[in-house]
Amino acid sequence: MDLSNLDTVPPNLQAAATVQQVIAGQVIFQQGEAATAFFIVQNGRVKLARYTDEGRMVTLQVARSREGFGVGGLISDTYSGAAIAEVPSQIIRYPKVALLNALPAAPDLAETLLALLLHIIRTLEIRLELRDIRASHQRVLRYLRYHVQDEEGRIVFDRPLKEIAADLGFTPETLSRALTRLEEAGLISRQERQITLHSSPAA
Amino acid sequence: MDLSNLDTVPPNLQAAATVQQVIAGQVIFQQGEAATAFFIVQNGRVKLARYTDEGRMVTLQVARSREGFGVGGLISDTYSGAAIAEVPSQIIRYPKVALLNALPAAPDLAETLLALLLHIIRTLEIRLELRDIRASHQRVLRYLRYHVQDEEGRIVFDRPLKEIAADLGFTPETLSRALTRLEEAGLISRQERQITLHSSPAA
DNA sequence: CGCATAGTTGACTACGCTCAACCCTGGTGG
DNA sequence: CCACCAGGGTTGAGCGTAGTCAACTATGCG
Repeated sequence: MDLSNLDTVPPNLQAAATVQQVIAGQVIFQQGEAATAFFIVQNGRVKLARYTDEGRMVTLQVARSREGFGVGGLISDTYSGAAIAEVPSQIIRYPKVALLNALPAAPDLAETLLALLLHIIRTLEIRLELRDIRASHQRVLRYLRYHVQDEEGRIVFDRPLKEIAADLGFTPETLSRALTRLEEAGLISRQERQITLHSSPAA
Repeated sequence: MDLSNLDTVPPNLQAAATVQQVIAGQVIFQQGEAATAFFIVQNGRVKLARYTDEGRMVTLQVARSREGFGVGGLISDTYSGAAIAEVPSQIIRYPKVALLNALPAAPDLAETLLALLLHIIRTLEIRLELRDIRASHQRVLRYLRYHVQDEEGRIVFDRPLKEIAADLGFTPETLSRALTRLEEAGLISRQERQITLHSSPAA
């Protein structure tokens, strides 16, 4: 999933883009705020969240290196959610108008943007798919399968289990139990925040 | 949410596009099939579904008039899900290469496509948000709020409750009970497949 | 007329949530 | 250097709600 060819942007857009350094917890934009730009994470981690009318918070997206966010603002004129840096991050800010103007002139750019959006869609689809699995340990197992980071089946969690649980639609307790259960069943091993997924052909 | 300005497409793409009439239940493309085109529903209803490794089926999207589907194929070279017409439908087929080639030349087209994608993203986000509401009647209530079709708060279901239940992550039984419960509470009225949502300021 | 399917209702079960206590780690300050 | 504290994570007990299985009705179609 390489979305990294955004340096092939036309010079006028390149000029308009700015790099921003944000600290952990910093709010990049608020829900409802006037949308003026689209962003790409260069490194770090940014959470996109939406506050519902009842005050609950839903994490819609977690953007990491080379992923885009604030994309809703490109069409709508206000952001539909808030963007908050979870760790110190470097982000590139592309002003909305400059980007839209540059689009026609830059075919590569259009395709890159397309790829960014499809990546977001794909991620949402996967999360939705996960929610259809009722049994906690199976949902977790599938989540882990989607997040394997190397050929050995390793996954390292870079955010608190609390949040991962929420992403999965579970309470921390349930996630915890599911993990111990999977470990007891010999399907995974845990060491600190690293998990190794054992073979077990996707059945 | 008007995505209807796709008639402003450049002539060469217009020429490549074809209109297709499909019958209820017809498979437009299969999951895993080579992706050759992107589609827009002119009228009717098309379901996008994905079959997981375990054989379950997840509805990812339901495209209605003026909505697009098969968008994953624009980047990936195979479709990530199947497209099945739920009712007799008319769809416009834009060959992938023609569309991608036309993009640079047609700024309006790029923006329309952008809007189509963002609409899909928004819809997925809403469904995800719904899943975070545990209590069945509340989830249903919120679903209804999102689907009000006129100022009177009316909603008419054009597909079986069975499917709507699945979309919501419920069994038909649970949805049925939730609806009767909402009706008893005076929050909605039902007459056949039409539901009216009573005032009750979004609390 | 009969069959298949959608929808509803009931009784029981099961699984995830809630509340609570506890451990452990890292950070802070005396 | 240790005492304290806060927060994340784990474990336990009990509860509640959606799932499951089943029976029944209504509707549409052959």
